[in-house]
Amino acid sequence: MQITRTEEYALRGLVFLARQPPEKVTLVSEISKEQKIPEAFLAKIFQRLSKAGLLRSIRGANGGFSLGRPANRITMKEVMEALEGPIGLSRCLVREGECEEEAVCPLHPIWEELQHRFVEVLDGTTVEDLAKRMVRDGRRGRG
Amino acid sequence: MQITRTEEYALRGLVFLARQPPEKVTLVSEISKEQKIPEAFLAKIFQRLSKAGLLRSIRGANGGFSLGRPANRITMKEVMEALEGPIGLSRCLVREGECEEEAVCPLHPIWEELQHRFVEVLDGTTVEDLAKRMVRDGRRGRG
DNA sequence: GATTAAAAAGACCTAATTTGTCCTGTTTAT
DNA sequence: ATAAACAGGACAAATTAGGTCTTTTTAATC
Ligand code: SF4
Ligand code: SF4
Repeated sequence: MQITRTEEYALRGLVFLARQPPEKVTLVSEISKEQKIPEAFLAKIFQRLSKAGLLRSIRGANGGFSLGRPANRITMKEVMEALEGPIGLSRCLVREGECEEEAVCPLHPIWEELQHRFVEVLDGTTVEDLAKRMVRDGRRGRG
Repeated sequence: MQITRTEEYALRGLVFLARQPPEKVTLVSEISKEQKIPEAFLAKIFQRLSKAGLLRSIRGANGGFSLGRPANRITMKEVMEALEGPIGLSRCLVREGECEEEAVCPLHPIWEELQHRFVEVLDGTTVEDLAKRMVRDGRRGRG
């Protein structure tokens, strides 16, 4: 019942990119250093994000990563789903019919309600929102 | 990022008890059979719940469990915290100062917001609410 | 064309957590 | 005494999270 490192690292990496000049190509190694994230691990996370189109990778010399689309069109929900698959607060919410007792279970509607509230926030918050929040608060941090 | 079996089993067990005549003493074995929950596992869970006062256990022959207090005064939040400790959507929300970058992190306020919404529901939903929901919907299920 | 920097892909490993099982002890009604 | 029932500790299996390493592919540049 906790946000994973994978998710946190991914979001921090994306926010970092959102704060760079647009279209600038940035090295994984740079992000990992600034954000104190294990480089190989971040690289693997970025692979998944670029398969999902959230990042664009540029291979070869002078390569690196940039955002796959404007930061205001990447939601937290997309990021999480790209990494962990469809959000499901309980197994019965991942796919219909996963649990036979679903129609009879008093918990099911509660999980639905909770998940709905959850997704509402994730879907309404973009990487740009996160980046701006740092700026607005006068925060610089390491990215 | 998912409700655990432990939590689900606990809640289903409590709802089962809430639907019994008040003060009736019920065997773990009965609940486990009706609810299809591994008996030894449920017994363990019930131990923790009774240490937290959410259940009352009666030992010896003719023993068993009943609710530790009226079902309308047991919230989902209490159940979860009895089992998994303080709710913390991310490590920085479990205890202040867990992460050094907290003051600088754009994710932190989002997790706070999410967790707030989350806890709002958990805190506002009692075991009685869950049990009633089954009744209202004409659901019998196995509990 | 050879060299080299850089990312992709994915195999692999380790540690932690979750989900159980089992066995022994303790309490208590009969 | 004895059988029923919870208490608790130890342990085992399965799953997931977190992280490393190696090999392959690509692209720029000399
Ligand atoms: S028992 Fe209820 S909460 Fe658990 S998986 Fe089935 S429907 Fe979902
Ligand atoms: S980096 Fe941000 S989200 Fe992660 S633990 Fe620290 S404060 Fe919380």
